[in-house]
Amino acid sequence: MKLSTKGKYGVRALFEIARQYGQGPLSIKEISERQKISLSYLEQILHRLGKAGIIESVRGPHGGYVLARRPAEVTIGDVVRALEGPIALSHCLEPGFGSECYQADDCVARMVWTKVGEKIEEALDSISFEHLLQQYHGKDRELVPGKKRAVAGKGAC
Amino acid sequence: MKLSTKGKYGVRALFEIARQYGQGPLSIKEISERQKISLSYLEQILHRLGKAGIIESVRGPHGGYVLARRPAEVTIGDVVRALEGPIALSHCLEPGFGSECYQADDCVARMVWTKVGEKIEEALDSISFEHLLQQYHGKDRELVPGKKRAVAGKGAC
DNA sequence: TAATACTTGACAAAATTAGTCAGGTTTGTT
DNA sequence: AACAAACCTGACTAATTTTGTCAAGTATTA
Repeated sequence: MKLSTKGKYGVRALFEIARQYGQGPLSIKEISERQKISLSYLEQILHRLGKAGIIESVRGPHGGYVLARRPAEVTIGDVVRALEGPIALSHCLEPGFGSECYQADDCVARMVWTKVGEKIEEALDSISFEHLLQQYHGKDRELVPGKKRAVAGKGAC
Repeated sequence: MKLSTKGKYGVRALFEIARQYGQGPLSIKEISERQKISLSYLEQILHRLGKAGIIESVRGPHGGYVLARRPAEVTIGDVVRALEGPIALSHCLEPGFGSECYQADDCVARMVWTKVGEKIEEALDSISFEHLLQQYHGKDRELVPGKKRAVAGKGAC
């Protein structure tokens, strides 16, 4: 049960865009630098978020990306679904999969994965970027000497 | 957001063992046939479930596997954790991962994945095999002519 | 006219998954 | 004691997915 980097990067990228909300677009380059995500890879990710209607692009100089809705109306679930596809724990729950399961009507497992999937969606959708911003601003932002804010390390969330 | 076949097969295999609860052990071969899972692969899966203390093995002729606890005390979460490892949506939440995240204290994403992970665990742990058995027995077991119970198909849950 | 975004597609290294195979070892029955 | 049924262990591999990189061009607007 892991998230792909696409999902994780997506949330981080969108967090930067959300921070900028109401202050004009944020360029890919800027996001790439702030979140240390490769520019080419980020392009793929933002493109998908655009197609999903979560962000909008502004072309030309000083262009970039803007949230398509208010931060309170964009959830982690939106991002995960856009980047990782529908949350179908089991193959048989994916759209387009008919009644090909050989367990036919008896499928108890199907019930399980459906129920768990619903709970996951619920959890993902209960967190909006508004929440993230609040969480972020609630923290101590002072830079105490010796307290590093961005330290090189092996990875990121 | 997918489950591996290990997790899915594990639930199906354990369901068979749970059905047999109180009636002696169920052999691998039997499970393999009932659930159409390769015997060798099933061996790996059952071994892991054994190490996790979910099932116990009975050796010798007429041996097999038995639930180590009552069906009500074995949850889907137990199985998934045993077969897919701890539910750590992000790398940085895995046991053994120190404070290597370069986002250091500022990591808002960490908060998100932690919270979502907790909800997923909650969902997985809320379903026991007792529930599955009830669900199974609650259904209509009569074999109406023309209503197949196990039909060959492209896959299973 | 330059900065920025959008589109498309090919490519590839690395990791994970899904499973196979080949031998063990242990136990209970006969 | 022998044998078969059942579990145990670990190596191996093929396929798939993930995680990116790279290139080359088009469109838009300050």
